[in-house]
Amino acid sequence: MAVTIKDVAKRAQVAPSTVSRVIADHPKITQETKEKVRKVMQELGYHPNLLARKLVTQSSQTIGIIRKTSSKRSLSDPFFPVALQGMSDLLHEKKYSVLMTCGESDEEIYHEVVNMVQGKSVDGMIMLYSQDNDPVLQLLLEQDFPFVMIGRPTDHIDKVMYVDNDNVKAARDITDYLIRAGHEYIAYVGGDPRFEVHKDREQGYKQALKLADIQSELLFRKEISRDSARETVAEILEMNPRPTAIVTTDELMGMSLLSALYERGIRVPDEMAITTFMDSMLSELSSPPMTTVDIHAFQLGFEAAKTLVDLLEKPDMMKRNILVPTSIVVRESCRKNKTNGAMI
Amino acid sequence: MAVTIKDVAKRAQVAPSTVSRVIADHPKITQETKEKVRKVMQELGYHPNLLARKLVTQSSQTIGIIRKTSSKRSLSDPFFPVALQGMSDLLHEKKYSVLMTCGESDEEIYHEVVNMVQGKSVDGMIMLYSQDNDPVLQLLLEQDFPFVMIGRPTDHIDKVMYVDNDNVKAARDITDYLIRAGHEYIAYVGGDPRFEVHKDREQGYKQALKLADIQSELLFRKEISRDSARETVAEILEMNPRPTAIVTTDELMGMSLLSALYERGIRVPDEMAITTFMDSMLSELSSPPMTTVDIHAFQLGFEAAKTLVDLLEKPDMMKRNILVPTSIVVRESCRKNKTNGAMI
DNA sequence: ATAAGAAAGTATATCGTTTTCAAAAGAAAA
DNA sequence: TTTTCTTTTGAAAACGATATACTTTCTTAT
Repeated sequence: MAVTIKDVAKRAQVAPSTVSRVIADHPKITQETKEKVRKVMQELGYHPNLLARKLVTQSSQTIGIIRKTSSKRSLSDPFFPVALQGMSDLLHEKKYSVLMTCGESDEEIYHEVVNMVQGKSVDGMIMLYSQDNDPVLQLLLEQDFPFVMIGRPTDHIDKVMYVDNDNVKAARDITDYLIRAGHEYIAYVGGDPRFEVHKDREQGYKQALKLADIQSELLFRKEISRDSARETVAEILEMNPRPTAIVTTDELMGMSLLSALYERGIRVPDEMAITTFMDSMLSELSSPPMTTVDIHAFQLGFEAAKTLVDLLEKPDMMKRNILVPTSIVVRESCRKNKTNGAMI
Repeated sequence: MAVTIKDVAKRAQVAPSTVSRVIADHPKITQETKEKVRKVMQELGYHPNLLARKLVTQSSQTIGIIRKTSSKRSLSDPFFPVALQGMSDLLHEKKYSVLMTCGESDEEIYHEVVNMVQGKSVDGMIMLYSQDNDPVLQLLLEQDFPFVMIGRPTDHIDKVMYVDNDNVKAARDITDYLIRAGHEYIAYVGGDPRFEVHKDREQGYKQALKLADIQSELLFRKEISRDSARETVAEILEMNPRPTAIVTTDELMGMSLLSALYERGIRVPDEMAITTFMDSMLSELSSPPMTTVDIHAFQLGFEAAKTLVDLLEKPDMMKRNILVPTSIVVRESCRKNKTNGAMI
């Protein structure tokens, strides 16, 4: 059996409570006794049992991360590791630990969250997605449990703190960028609009078109996969008039489309421009390198963690939401403006 | 304050111990009382406090994951998320939770591990790297703490269970593949040989050359970065005779080299063949798509977790190490054999 | 010299479970 | 009816810390 606070106390000839105070570096303990106790702790190789501490202090110094992992996708999703790194960085600095959900199905995830929340295993949670009508969100709200969402919530928007990009603006900007580069027929390929992020980006795309007085909304909502990319490319190429640019809102989707275009012998950017979201290594190293919207995933994670920690430290803090600005990273998957030769 | 087992007991007019037994579905409790108690648990919305349970049972049903995260690199490291998914899948199935280190420096990581281990926060650990003279490894061995390593340990190899590829063979195979494709001057660009994995791959490369009676070992050991890739490419191109192929052991490094080659106008695979390790989306989508060694990262993670769980369930199990086979994924970054025109 | 007040340390209750051992209740045997 | 043996439940002691409230000791002021 491991050495406990009592063993230390006995050996140092003080009470357990004194040892506890020494650990906490309580001011009411003499330097002298502190040193005596510390010496004994050293000798015995004592280390406090965190479980016991957590139980009595009713706080775990741990935060839970809820993520959706459709195994298929998450294996190559560039967003998660970067956001995780952002959260980790802050949480580590603030001395929090990180506990993660592993479940795949909605029910499994829900169960894990119940366990973490009700089982008192975590002090707060970060949700890495925002979804329509989500029982997990429901639960957290019901329990009045501290959490921060990455992404804008669909429901109860006035009750949840979130960190997000301005996805409407981001999509508007990148679409506008294409329009100003001379494109008129611009296809939009986005994901499942049950996720708020996709809804927003779709809207941004539409706004940009409207502002430029372009009528033709060319919307595609697709699963991410090699095959669906081929189909989509086929559909796009058959349109009349044929689009000259594609806006995608998902990096993997963008990459798949790019290779589907390549397979069809379509030159990018000459015959077809294409842009995507996220800006990971993937975009940087593709050929041609992709012009993307950098959503600053690291910062999203970092700010979410920061907000959560703030909330835990002052539970009555004013609700605040954070918008992380996006920026367009210009690479070579879009042509320069043909009409005036200027680089945009 | 949350509802506890005592509240349930009182309301159901039984003793707390009975409630505890109902939770555990103990056979010695009548169906009748079970139902009565369960009903009350429902009514009160009771959920057991896992911290308390962990404290008394001395087991956390949680495993810790130790990873090295030089922020720079880990942001785009394709290995980690895939291996994590593999571990998650198994751990979730076995009802374990996942706690992760967040630290960057060796000292921070060491500290976190001490906390997890001595603080009794985890039942076992998985180390995601193997490094020379590692204090973390030292600690785990000293404490006789259950853990599994992904990668072959440098020291104490007879005392640690590990899951790994046969990296010597893998590197030998891919080098051999290039040799059989007609290459003779093959450069090797690998990582820091303080990490066992790089040592092994270096050795595999050398073995292949020796077996083919090729004298010229062209070794480069480089940090992974855009700039060092440019330098390395410059050095390689200046050699006389100039190598016609490059073996890299790191996907990011491989990608960087590929774009450095592109910048220099060197055509791949015609003027220079290149291969890499890991096989993520990056290799699939690069252009040309990369011929790589698939190390089956998912399986590495999965097997590591499986081994650890087995160990926890039967602490006296026979030590076993697992080698996950690698396979070569042929794509387009290597030329077909010129000498006989056959595809290899 | 005595009272009051501060300083340093201790005793004890508590956190919410599980588990061991004993007790009660019911059934079977004498 | 009494005794014995099961079967089911309960009381109390852990688990290893923290925190509250109290005691003792030492200053300082009166």
